[in-house]
Amino acid sequence: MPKSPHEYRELLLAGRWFQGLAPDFQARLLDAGVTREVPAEGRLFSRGDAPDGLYAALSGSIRIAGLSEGGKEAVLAVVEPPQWFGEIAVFDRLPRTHDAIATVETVVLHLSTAALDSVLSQNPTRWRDLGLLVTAKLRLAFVVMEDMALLPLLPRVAHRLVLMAEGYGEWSDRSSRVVKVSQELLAAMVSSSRQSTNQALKELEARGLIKAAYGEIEIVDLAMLRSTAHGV
Amino acid sequence: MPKSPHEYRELLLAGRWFQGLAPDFQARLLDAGVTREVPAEGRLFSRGDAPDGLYAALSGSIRIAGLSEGGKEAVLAVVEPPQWFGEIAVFDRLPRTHDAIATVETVVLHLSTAALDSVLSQNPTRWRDLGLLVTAKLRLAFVVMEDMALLPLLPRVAHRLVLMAEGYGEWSDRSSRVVKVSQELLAAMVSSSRQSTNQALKELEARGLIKAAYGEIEIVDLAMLRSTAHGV
DNA sequence: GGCACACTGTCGGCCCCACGACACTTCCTC
DNA sequence: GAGGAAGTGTCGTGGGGCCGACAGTGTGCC
Repeated sequence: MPKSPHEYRELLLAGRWFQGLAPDFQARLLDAGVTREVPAEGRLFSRGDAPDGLYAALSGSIRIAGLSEGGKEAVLAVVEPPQWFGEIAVFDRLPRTHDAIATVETVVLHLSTAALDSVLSQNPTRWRDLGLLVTAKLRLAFVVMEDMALLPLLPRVAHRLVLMAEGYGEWSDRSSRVVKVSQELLAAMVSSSRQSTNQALKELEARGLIKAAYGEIEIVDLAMLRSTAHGV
Repeated sequence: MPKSPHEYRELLLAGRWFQGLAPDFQARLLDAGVTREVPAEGRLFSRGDAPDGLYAALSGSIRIAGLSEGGKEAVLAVVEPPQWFGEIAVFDRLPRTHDAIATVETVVLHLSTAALDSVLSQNPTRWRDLGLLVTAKLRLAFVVMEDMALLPLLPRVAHRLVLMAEGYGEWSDRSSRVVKVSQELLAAMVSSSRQSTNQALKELEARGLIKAAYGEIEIVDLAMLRSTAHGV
C-alpha cells in the first residue's frame, strides 16, 4: 500500500533543490507525481530507453550506472533520498544515458513527462528551476572529471566519500556519518579496482578519518577527509 | 572595428543549438549580444569569477580548463565556432567552474546576464532552450567520464579526436577533417602525458586513421577511428 | 634569412595500480 | 543454527603509463 506523494513532503523539503522552489510549484509537483515501489535490483530505466519523466528517491537507494562493451560497469553515483534524477531527458527528450537500478527495496516519486508538461506549460518560468537540477549535476560532473584526471587514488577515494557524506551537495541540513556502500561499488565510482580501493580505505582508517565496516563506511573526521582529498 | 552580432548569424545557424531555436529568439539573442575581441592567451573569465552571462565562439578558439593545486591543468574542451558556453552560471548564478582562455586571437559573442534576463523575462519558455545547452554538455560529460573510467589510452585518444572532429555534436552539417590542437593540449584533455599521447597518435597514424602534423591532426578515416574508440 | 621558441619524437627507469587467487568474515534465509 | 551468498583482507606478478631528458623539426618574428 504505497503512501501518497504528499506524505513525503517533509522528506523532500530536506533537499536543497526542492526546498528552494516556490511553494506552489512544490505542491504541484507532489500533485502530479505518483509513488512507485521497486524491489532490490529492480530497474527504473535502462540506458537507451525512451524518457519517461522525472524521479526522486524517497526511501532506499538507486545506483546510476553504465555498462561498457567489456562488461565493466562504471557507476556514476548512488542516489539517496531526497535526491532527484532523470531530469536530462525532460529537457531534450533523448534516450536515457544510464541504467537506474535499485540497490535495495526502494520507493521513488515519479512524475511522468505528460504530468510535468502540464505543470510547466502553466508556468514556463519553472523550466529554470528544472535547469538548476541539471546545472548542479554538471558542476558535480566537472568536479569528478577533474578528480579522475588529476588525483591519485587515495585522495580520489577520500573526496568521493566526502561527496557521498554530503549527499552530493543536495542535503541542506546535515551530513551523514555513515555511507552505505560496498567497497566494490565505491571502487566502481572512483574507477579503480576493489583491491586498491580497499587499500586506500585501510590507509584512511589508519589515519583515523574513517571506520570501514561490512557494507558501509563511517566518517569519523569529515574535515580532515576533505583536506586529504585535496592536499596529501 | 568589431562586426555586429547579426553579421555572424549565418555562422551561428550552422550550430545545432542555435539552429533549433525559434527565429524570434535567435533574433533577440543577436540583438542582446555584443561582439568582443580577445587576444591570444586572453581570458574571458576565470574559475571562481562571478558569472557574467553567456558566450558563443565566433572565430578563433577558446580553451576551457581548470588548474589543480599541483599546478597541472585539466583541459575540459576547446571551444570553436559556433559553439556556446558559459550557460551554467546563467541558471544558478554561481561562480565560474573553469577558466576560459583564448588559444589564438578570438572573437566571441557575449550576452550579459542583464541582457539575457530581459529576453528571458519576456518569454520564460526560453529557459527550456537554454536548458538544452546544459543537458547537451552533461551528456557529453557522461561520455567523457565513462571513457576515462573504462577505456585504455589508445581508444580514449581516438574517441576524443572523433568528438572534436564533430564539434562535440554541435556541428549539424559537417565534420572537420583537421583538428587544430597540439599534442600537449590533447594530452591534457584525455588526461595522460604528452609522451603517451604521442605514442597513441603514432599508432593511429600507423593504422592509417589519422595524419599528425605540426599543431594539428588530420582525420583520414573517421568511421574507423570511431570503431577504434569503442572496440580495439 | 636567421634566430628564438614551440612543438614533436624517442628512450629508460620506475611506480602505481590492475588482476588473479584465495582465505576469512558477515549477513541473510530457510 | 547451518548453509550459502555477499563482502572484505591480502599477496604476487605484471604492465601501462608517468616522468625526466634530450635531440630533432617546424613556425613566426625582427
